[in-house]
Amino acid sequence: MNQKIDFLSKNQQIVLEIIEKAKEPLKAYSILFSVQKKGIKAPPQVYRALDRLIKLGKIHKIESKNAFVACKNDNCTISNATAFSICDNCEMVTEISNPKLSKYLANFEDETGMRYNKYNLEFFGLCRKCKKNKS
Amino acid sequence: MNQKIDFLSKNQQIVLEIIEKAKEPLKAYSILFSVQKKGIKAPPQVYRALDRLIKLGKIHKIESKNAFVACKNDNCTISNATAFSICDNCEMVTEISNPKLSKYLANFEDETGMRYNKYNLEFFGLCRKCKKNKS
DNA sequence: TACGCTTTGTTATAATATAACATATTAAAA
DNA sequence: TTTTAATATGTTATATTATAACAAAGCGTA
Ligand SMILES: [Zn+2]
Ligand SMILES: [Zn+2]
Ligand SMILES: [Zn+2]
Ligand SMILES: [Zn+2]
Repeated sequence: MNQKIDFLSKNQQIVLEIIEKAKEPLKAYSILFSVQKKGIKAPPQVYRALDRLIKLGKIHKIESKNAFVACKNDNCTISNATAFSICDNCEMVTEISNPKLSKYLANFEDETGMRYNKYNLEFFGLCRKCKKNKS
Repeated sequence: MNQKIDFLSKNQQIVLEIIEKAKEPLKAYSILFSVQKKGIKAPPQVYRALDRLIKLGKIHKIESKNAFVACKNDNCTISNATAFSICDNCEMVTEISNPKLSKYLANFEDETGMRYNKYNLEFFGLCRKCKKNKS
C-alpha cells in the first residue's frame, strides 16, 4: 500500500482517478468536494496528493487557471517540460505534444547563454469548436 | 486625471511606480501594504490597478508565483506574448526578449493547424549568480 | 521489538482574489 | 446647461486557493 517510487498511495490514486476521468481541468476544492464520499476530508490531503502526482508527471498544473489536468503524454514521467493550449472561450485545455516545439524549448539559450531545466508554456486562443461557433 | 487610453489613473500610477522600483516580482498584498500610506486601503483597489496595468502591457503576472513585474520590453504594449526566466534558487525573474523565440512561438501551429493569439512561457533554472555559488 | 520514514488525519489559518454596492469624477449627448 | 453614460474609486464582506502545525497510523528493516 505504501509508496515505493512508482506506486501511488490510496489518496493519490483517488485524486488521480478523478482528474483522469474529467474532461476539463479540475480545481483543488472541486476535487476535494468530489472525493469526500471516499474519505478525503480536508484540503491538505488533496494538495499533498496533487503535489506528489505533479512530481511524478501524472498530472500538470495549469498555472493560469489554478487547475489540474491528467498528463496525456506517456513520457512526461518528469514534468519538466509542459505546453498547453487553452481556449479563451470554453476553457478547454489540451496538452501539446510536439517534438519540434519541445526540442526547441529544451535547447533554448538566452542572450547570456543560460540554459534551463524546466519550462511551462501556455497558449491561448479559440479552439476549433468555438472558432466555428463565432464565425 | 482620468484615463484616456494611454494615461494612468492615480491608483494605477502608484501601483506601477512601486512595481517598477522593485527588483523582484511583487505580490499583490505586499503592494497593498506598501501603498497604504498613499491612501490605497483595500485589495480591490490594488487588483483593479494590476488588471488595468496588465491589459496595457505595463506589467506582467508571473503565473507560477502569483507575482507581478514591470515590463522591461518597450514594445509589450499589448501583453500577449510573454516569456520569463525564473531562478529556482533566488527567485529572480527576467523578462526574455528574444525575437527568434517570440517569432517562433507567435507562428506556432499545433497538429490541428490551430494558431494562438497569446502565450506565456516560463523557464526555470539557476541564474548565473546562483549557479556559480553552487559549483 | 524498536527505529526511521512516509503517509494520513485533523484543525486552524494564511495568502490570493473577487462580489457587491455606494459614491465620485469625467466626457460627451441632448 | 442639464442629463446621461462610462469610468474610477472607496468600502465591507466574502470567496477561493494553499499551507502550517501537530498527532497518529502504517510499513520496511535492522
Ligand atoms: Zn504531460
Ligand atoms: Zn473552446
Ligand atoms: Zn513585457
Ligand atoms: Zn538565482
